[in-house]
Amino acid sequence: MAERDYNFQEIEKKWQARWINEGIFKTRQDTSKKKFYLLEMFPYPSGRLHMGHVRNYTIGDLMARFMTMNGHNVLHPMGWDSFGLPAENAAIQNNIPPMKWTRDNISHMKSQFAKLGFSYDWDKEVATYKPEYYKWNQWVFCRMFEKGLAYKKKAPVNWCPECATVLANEQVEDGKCWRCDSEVIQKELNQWFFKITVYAEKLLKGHDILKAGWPERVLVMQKNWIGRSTGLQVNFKLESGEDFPIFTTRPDTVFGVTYMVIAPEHPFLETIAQGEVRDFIERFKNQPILERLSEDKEKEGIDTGLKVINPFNGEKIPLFVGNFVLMEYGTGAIMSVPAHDSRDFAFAKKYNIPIKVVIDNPDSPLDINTMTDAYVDDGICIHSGPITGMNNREGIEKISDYAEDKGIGKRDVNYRLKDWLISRQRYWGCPIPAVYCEKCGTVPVPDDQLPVVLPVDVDFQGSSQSPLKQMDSFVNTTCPKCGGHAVRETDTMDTFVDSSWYFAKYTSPGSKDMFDRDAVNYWMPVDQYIGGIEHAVMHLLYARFFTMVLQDLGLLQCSEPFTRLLTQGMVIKDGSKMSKSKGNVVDPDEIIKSYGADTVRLFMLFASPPDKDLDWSDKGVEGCFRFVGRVWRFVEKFRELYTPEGSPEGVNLSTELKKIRSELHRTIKAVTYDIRERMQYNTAIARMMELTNALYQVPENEFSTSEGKLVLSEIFNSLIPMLSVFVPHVAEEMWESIGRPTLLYRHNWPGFREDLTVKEEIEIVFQVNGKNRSKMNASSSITKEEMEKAALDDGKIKELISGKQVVKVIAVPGKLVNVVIKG
RNA sequence: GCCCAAGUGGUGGAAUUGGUAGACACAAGGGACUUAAAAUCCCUUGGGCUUUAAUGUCCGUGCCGGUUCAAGUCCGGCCUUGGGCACCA
Repeated sequence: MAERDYNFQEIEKKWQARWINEGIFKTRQDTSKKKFYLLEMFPYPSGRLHMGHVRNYTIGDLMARFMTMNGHNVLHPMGWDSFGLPAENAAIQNNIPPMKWTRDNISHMKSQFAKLGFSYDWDKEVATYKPEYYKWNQWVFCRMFEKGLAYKKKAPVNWCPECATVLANEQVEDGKCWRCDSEVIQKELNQWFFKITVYAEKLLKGHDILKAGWPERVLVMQKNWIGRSTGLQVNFKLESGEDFPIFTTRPDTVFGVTYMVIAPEHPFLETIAQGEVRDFIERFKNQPILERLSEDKEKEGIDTGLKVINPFNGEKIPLFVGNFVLMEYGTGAIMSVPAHDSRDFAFAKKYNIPIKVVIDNPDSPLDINTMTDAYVDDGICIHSGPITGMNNREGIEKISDYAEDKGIGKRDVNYRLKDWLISRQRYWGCPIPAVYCEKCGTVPVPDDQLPVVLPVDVDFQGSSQSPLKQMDSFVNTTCPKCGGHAVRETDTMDTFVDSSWYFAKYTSPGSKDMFDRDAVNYWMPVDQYIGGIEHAVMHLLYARFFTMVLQDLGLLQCSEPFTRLLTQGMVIKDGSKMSKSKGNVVDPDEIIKSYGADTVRLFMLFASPPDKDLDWSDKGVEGCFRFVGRVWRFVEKFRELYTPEGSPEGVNLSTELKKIRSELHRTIKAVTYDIRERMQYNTAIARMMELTNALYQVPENEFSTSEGKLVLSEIFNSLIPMLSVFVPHVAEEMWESIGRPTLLYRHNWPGFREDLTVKEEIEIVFQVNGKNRSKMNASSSITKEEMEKAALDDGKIKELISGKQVVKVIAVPGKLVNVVIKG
């Protein structure tokens, strides 16, 4: 038999076709196996797959194949997050209908997926732009409306006066419109919200479930995003007698309040503010929030002339309007204690407001005249009525008790988390199913009239506004309640709504209902979710919220959608993220053409651990290609010696064969551990490279002996199945070439014998005061005592410690001995 | 600015629980094979110092300091880079 060259193009085509023909990726209902739902974040169909996608889906495919080989019943679906801004931009710029643009992109990207050999069950495909999908966005919206979880309120948007249109943050560059370059302003619109704040506590509580399977850092980010803080609501009063409540986390400083600040958009100001104050408010109401909060912008404020009364001491203090106070947080107003808050301190200095120390530094008393910044540490309360003399930590509790007692305040919890604004003044999205009737007000569209279908015959050329607004046939309708004339909501939903429940739809995409009960209960929750770290907060938080809502609606049994999460790093080239503008994009298609999908996949897994950024290198790809070839040639050379049932179990082996067999079992152990426990695929590949290098070191004639053939067979029976999760096509080809008739995809993952993984001889290092000075080879069964004795008997060590006092000897079993000396 | 990460040879990275820093790979250099080239196979490779050379010696994981017999790993303080910051998805 002649040795064949590694022809990856032929091999990959052949096996991709066979996998499809035999339908091996089709999910089967099999209750005899444990289910495993593996999900990768679905892509936005931007047109072409980029390396970030390839990386994400390669990691997913490895896990899907690994879990399948380990006897699990795996659900591994793929779909399209297909509503969004880019489709609309394409329509405006190139006059392509968003629907056509989206469909074309999906079909092209699907062909790219096919070339990579991913194990998706395409029967489970989901696309969010389809009415049969987004109908259920609308249906859930109606349920949430009924429960008061969907509501309308005023909220600012970025507005370009020139284009007369709402801009996404992305479309605002340096405060200017990206198309016409005119100044962007803020404008208040009446918009829809989901009341995610109701679930703040539950979202935090869920961390108890998630901490076993989610990266710590993601949970920390979510926790900080929700931003729970406990404190006191204090009932300040205006001079006029009106209530003026504020929330503070530092009630221990309430006697040091010297002014109050209110948000510019506070409704209270609308009636009273005039003149200069009015101008100030108008100026900052139009300032984009990001800019207003940015620390490099100076904090600005203006005295309203009004006075507020501190209920604790009756002091009258001035009320300012400040651009740094947010209407969304707390009550839209704050108390300011310049002596103990840096921002307040700077503000007080700027506007010449008095500063009053109420917490003293126990080590060195504070002096207002010499203070250059606020004192924010703990200390002793002074000039603070009932808590004077107390430690301020204790003071927080005592003053809260006091306030509740006197009825001038009550303990409260505040969250940084804001309700989810879902209204988008755009076309290519899921229509919000509401109508407005002059008589009946806001009316949700009844279930039997869902879905409210997004019209597709639209004109983008006329105006920059959402085309929906100009479509009389869409806008004009009848009121479901009274039958009179009504107009439809023309806003569409944030695309994050679409991606908040797609994982449940995958379980039964053909269902006429939202999803099939049995299927969703069998598969949910997702056992392993994989996607970019950039989604650590928003997408993952919204999906968790939505799952909780669905659970409360009785539609899902789980409260958390994703049991385990892997956040993969980005693909970098030349120090920055691959992007068109940087001109450092590597096209997956080209690399597949030159090296094959197997090599691309291998490199994606080898170049760095999955959760770290990956540095693209053309040379590195070549190295992976070389490794595949190296295994290929080894198998080609020896495949005739292979016997399918060959096993060296119980056979007397030469030293050389014993050594390589031990190496094999160590490799299987390490690769299995790296994949299953550590999710660190780069080291798993390195292990297999080491084994391959070792195979090349074995004298050829060793394998032609009868025992050698058995060892070789065991090697092939383990190495090729292991490789199949990394380089599935070439692994199948090698498997076939040694005469195995069945597909590797359904083969078992190889096992190993623990006793064979133990090295007979190990190296023990001898240190003196922590520095390596000598070493020896020893049997792996050497005891601690023997190690210590050997170290002290070692010539080199003896020399170094002679005349010195040995303080102690520390032995780490199997590793080293450290002799600590003095003098 | 706020929240979260990361920083190790010429390069990507390894070091699983505080225990031999640099596995594996790339690049570079050398050798074998070849008429030649490619491919392949084999060897060397963190830096400095010093005696023909060694089982020698010192330095070395962003910077400064600390804990420890022992620190890439733990603690405190910085610096730089990246992700997110609510309408990109």
